[in-house]
Amino acid sequence: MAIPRAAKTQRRTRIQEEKGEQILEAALEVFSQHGFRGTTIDQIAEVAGMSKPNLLYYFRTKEAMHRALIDRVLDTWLDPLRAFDAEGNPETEIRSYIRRKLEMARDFPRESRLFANEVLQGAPHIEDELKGPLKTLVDEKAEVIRAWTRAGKIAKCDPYHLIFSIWSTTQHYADFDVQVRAVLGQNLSGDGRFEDAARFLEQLFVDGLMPRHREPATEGDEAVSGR
Amino acid sequence: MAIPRAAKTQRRTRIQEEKGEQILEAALEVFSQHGFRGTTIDQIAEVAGMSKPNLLYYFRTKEAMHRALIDRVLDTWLDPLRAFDAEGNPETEIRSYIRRKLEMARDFPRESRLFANEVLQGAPHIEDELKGPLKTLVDEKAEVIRAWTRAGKIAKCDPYHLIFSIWSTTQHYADFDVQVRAVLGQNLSGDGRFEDAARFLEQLFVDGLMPRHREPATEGDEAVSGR
DNA sequence: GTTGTAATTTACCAATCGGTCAAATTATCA
DNA sequence: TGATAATTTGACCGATTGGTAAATTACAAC
Repeated sequence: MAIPRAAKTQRRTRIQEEKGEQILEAALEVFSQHGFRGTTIDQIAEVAGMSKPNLLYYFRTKEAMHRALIDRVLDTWLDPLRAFDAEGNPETEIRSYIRRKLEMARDFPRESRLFANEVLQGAPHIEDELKGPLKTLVDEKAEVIRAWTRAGKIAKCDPYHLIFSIWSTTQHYADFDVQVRAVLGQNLSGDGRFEDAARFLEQLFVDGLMPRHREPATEGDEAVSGR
Repeated sequence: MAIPRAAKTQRRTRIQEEKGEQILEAALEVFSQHGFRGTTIDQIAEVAGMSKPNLLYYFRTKEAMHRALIDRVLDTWLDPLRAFDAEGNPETEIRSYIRRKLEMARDFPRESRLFANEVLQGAPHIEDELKGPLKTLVDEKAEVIRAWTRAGKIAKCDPYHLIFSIWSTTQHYADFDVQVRAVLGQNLSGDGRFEDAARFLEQLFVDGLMPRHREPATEGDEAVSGR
């Protein structure tokens, strides 16, 4: 990944491997917090514990660091969607997709914010990835969902908006972490918070919010939706 | 709002009113696109069609412009939530809250991105507003929702996560506009797109995605959720 | 060891940043 | 009309920015 400009050999040394890693880790920290334009190489250098020219020995430009980060992260970021299985039970698939996305929001909030920053500011560096691999994957999974509705396995609904809504509800906990903490006092890492959020979202996507009306008898208290 | 530092009188002239307006409009355009740190005063000046020192005649610092923008926008931004009526019919209230938020995402995407940028980067300038007025309002409306669940009018669910999910799903169309356009080819302003999104979200929040099972007979095709 | 390359740092550069200042221009109103 | 205050601008400042040049140090192979 990191190819020092002064390197005369093509082989990558152990140090190149390690330092490249170290830099990207620091870059993720800073880029995800301040966005591309708000990040300075000096900030990354300080977090990485090396000098600015040393960073630029491994990555020629600030943009190269950003690029390398995006490339590395985008793939794993789309993994949960790839795991969406056409053969599986729709309800189970949706539930576990929600959980997987929520786990990523909890465990990799910086990666989520890196993308959020980028997309929010018009995706000047990743437009191709959005229109290419991402769109392709979404189209593919949208077709899976459409097949489910055709088979009557889930309610008739727009598959694209469904995917958008799962993305937005789950990533919200990473991207708007400050707001969540301001309102809730804690984020997804807080005690029991993850389960709270997961249960709510599963219920929302499976049953919606209106009390189920299996029987005409709608007796006062027992309004919990049966699952 | 804009109080020129050289002003000897306290009265605000017509010019001050107009230019202040003009500057904030330009500032919204640029801040919402690049975030606070990514925005330069020169950029705002160019969009506003005046010189940099002239901007600084009306707003002493870049931060003052940002501050004025936030203050002006935050209030109207929370209006839809304020309209949430405890006396109303829960289903109707939720449906119209979703629609109102979706309309704002369509009609005021820059305002949405202004906040998104700010919150995403740790809300360094609006932390007080989040922990103060915003939290207060959310707590109040959460109590309304809780009352509804107690009365069995809606399913038992966490009111805070419900509010988060409405925020995230609707604002997604403004904040991640580039991504939406990359996947869908159009955004909410596109022909019929608003209705598509609105209908999907209403269905999601009211009925969820599983086909309704009023009768034990789950006959193949007719899986559209009732109502 | 010696030698050649990889890795690191110090010092630096041109461009841009937020912001100031004094002077020039324009609006206001007695 | 003239005087006074409000508005606007060009020139400029110190600090910070992304990035470079060159010299120095660490290291691996012989």
